[in-house]
Amino acid sequence: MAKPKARNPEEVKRNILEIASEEFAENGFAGARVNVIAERTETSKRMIYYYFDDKLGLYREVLVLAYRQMREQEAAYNDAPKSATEALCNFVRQTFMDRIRHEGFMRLVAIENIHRAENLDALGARFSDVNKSAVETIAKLYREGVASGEFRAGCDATELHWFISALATFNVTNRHTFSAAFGSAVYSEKGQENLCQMAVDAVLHLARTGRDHQ
Amino acid sequence: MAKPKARNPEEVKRNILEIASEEFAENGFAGARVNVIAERTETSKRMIYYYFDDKLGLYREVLVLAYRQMREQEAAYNDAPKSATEALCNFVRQTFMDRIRHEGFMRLVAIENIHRAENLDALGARFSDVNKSAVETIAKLYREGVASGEFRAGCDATELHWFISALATFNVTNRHTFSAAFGSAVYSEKGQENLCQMAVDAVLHLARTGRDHQ
Amino acid sequence: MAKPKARNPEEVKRNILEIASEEFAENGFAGARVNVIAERTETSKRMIYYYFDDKLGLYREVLVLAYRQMREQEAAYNDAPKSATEALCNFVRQTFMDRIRHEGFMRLVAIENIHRAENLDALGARFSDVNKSAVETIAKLYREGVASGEFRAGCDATELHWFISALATFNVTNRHTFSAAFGSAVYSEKGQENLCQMAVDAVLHLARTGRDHQ
Amino acid sequence: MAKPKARNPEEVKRNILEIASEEFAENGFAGARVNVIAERTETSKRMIYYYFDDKLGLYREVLVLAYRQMREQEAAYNDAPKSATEALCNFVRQTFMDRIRHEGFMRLVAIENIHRAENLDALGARFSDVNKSAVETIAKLYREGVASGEFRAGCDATELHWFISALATFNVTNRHTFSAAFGSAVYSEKGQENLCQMAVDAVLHLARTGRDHQ
DNA sequence: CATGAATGAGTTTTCATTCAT
DNA sequence: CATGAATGAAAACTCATTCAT
Repeated sequence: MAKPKARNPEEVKRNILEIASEEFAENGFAGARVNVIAERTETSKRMIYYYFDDKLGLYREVLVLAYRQMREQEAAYNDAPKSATEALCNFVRQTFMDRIRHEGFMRLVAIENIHRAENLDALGARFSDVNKSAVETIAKLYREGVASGEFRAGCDATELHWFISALATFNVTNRHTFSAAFGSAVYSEKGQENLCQMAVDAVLHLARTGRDHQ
Repeated sequence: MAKPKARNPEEVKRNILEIASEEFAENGFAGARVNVIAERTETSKRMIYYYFDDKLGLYREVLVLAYRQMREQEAAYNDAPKSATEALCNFVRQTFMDRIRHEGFMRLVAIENIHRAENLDALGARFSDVNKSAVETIAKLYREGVASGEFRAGCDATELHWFISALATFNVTNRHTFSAAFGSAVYSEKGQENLCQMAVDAVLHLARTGRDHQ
Repeated sequence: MAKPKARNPEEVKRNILEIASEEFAENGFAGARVNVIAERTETSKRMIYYYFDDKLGLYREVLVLAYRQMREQEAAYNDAPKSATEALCNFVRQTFMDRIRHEGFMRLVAIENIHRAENLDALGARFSDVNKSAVETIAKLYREGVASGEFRAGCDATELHWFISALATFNVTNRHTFSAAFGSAVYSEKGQENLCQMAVDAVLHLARTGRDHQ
Repeated sequence: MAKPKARNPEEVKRNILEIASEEFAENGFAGARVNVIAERTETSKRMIYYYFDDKLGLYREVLVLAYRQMREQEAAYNDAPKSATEALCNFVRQTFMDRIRHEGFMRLVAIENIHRAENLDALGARFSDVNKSAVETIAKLYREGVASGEFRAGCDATELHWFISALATFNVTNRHTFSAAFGSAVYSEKGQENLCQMAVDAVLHLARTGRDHQ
């Protein structure tokens, strides 16, 4: 009985994208096999070409979907914290944990960086639209902290975002080579707690001192 | 200068590895073509198999060489700074600049992480031997700072190394997707200065406060 | 008649197997060329890999088919002879002539013996199922002869089968070296008659004396 | 220290031929690898080409040597039996056991038959000279038996030789496919005894009845 | 829409043999 | 004589994509 006949176009596309996501994340663009994707799918290879034109088209749709899901998830961070400090602290922690939870997405991002983001670039507005709000969250947090006197002015929100992203992303994407080279202690439970706390401390420090003195 | 029949095994191997490094860094393992590597080489495809057995063998030797070159370079950081603070500051700056200068190596590392470091693992001692000294540099710096009263005790040197690596590495490996999503301001000259300074400030802060309070 | 785009899987497979049979029988496994098989086929090299995975897979299917055809042919020996003696006599003659007629199969068997039957072993039940009835024919003949008093009891049917097979097989498979060493008189018409008659006489003798006296 | 430098040309050639014998017997002509032969040798690949011109030349020398050794061994059968019957009986038994002991040679013969003995043919007199005496042994035995009244006249010595060879050879060369198809009972100790005894009985029967009645 | 069959161009790999020293 | 280095030709095998039904 194998593959239950696909229900409707949207469902079929979703199913293909899901499998393709996994395969591309696992093997990269060149390493992924259209055959394998098709076989794991509830539909046939022909449908991949029908809906996505070719392997590259499929890969690009995978990127669009992955980024969209990620941003939607990030937008749901909303808690109602007591203070800007606490809010920033929570934001860093949540970003850190979130990256860990979305290893597949992190891998796709790493893969796309190997391709120098040429596919994200090719997507144009379809991609950039999706990122509009990502920096805004931290910008807002930071403004509130400055207003309340908890933070000093002068920090660039994008730079703060970069800083947090760097730590949270590297933790996931470079885990294997780092462990191979320096041991996996930093990936023990205690190790991860330490790293996350370092990230929080560092970010709070940056926000509190501001960048005016530069 | 055509293809000067080499008759010099070491030179031939070196030449192959150099080209292969570029091709693997550019296209990943699956995306790289033995044919292309061979054509760009001063020797023939046959010699690649003669010296490296197969594509995977070649890729692994590329990894070994890349890591060795990187570590040798790192070991040459030696300056004679006035203080531990200054030394740590220099170390962070140099790591940051160094990663930028070695984009190819950074790409190989990213690629190997996509492969979950299975090839570094397969290399066993041939790889791990090469990393022995990498953390030691910062460990020494930190110890001297603690001794001189500039830093507080309690930080783990590997964690500090992780922290610096994360920022310096992300800056290079995720440049393209970050720019595509949030603009390339952080990759302007001024932007890069800011990021580097943030890294320095954050690391000094961590070293100065120590981790005792955990 | 060029290459009629087959669109008939069974026909395409059959065509490939037929050609492959000839090439493997002629050149052995290592000596056969997938390219040559493909060229002689009505389809393309790609289809060989599509249906049989690789050269070894093709070779194994050739073995399965060859044995099956051989056994089916053997099962059709059915005559209605007057006596067990006559039946056994006919059986030996038919086996002897049959091996001569199926030189290609004999060559495949010889080749597979060079491989120590590792491919037949790998086929497992797919191969052993096919041989179920092969000994039964002679076992039945022999039992009837014992019952009628023409033969004495005590012979093992598998050993009788071995004995007949040995003579009929050697006659075909070792023809060339035997002729090269001792001349081709035994492969003249008269010579072959003599050998066949020797085989008949010997087998009848064994059946008539039984093996009780051992 | 690896390979102890070869002593003298004859020794070097002998060493190459010995290894080559094994490799050709194991893998056939096409399946054998010059590289592997060279590596297993105490000398280098260059010497193979120096002494034997090419792979085919080496294979042919292997054949010459193998046949010569075999014939020399057969010529040493000489016992001084009481009667022709006993002598023939011994001859059959010895041939049967001998084939078992020289599996490698049997494999080479099988391989050369796959090649339709074209290499033995190409060797011309170098090969045929070597077989002169092989039939003579049994011819002499048979004549003595006829003279003493133990055997009847009319048998052709070459045919008797063929008959004995067939059984003794098949027993070794087709062992694997026969076992795979019909079980290995005939290759148990008892099974082999039975087969050998069948061969003896059959040959004696043929010699005693002669072929006059044809 | 759906599917198994088909394919051309390309990819990795192998092999016997020769060359330079 | 001896050896590691070198090689061209050809071998096995793969892949994204398209076709026929």
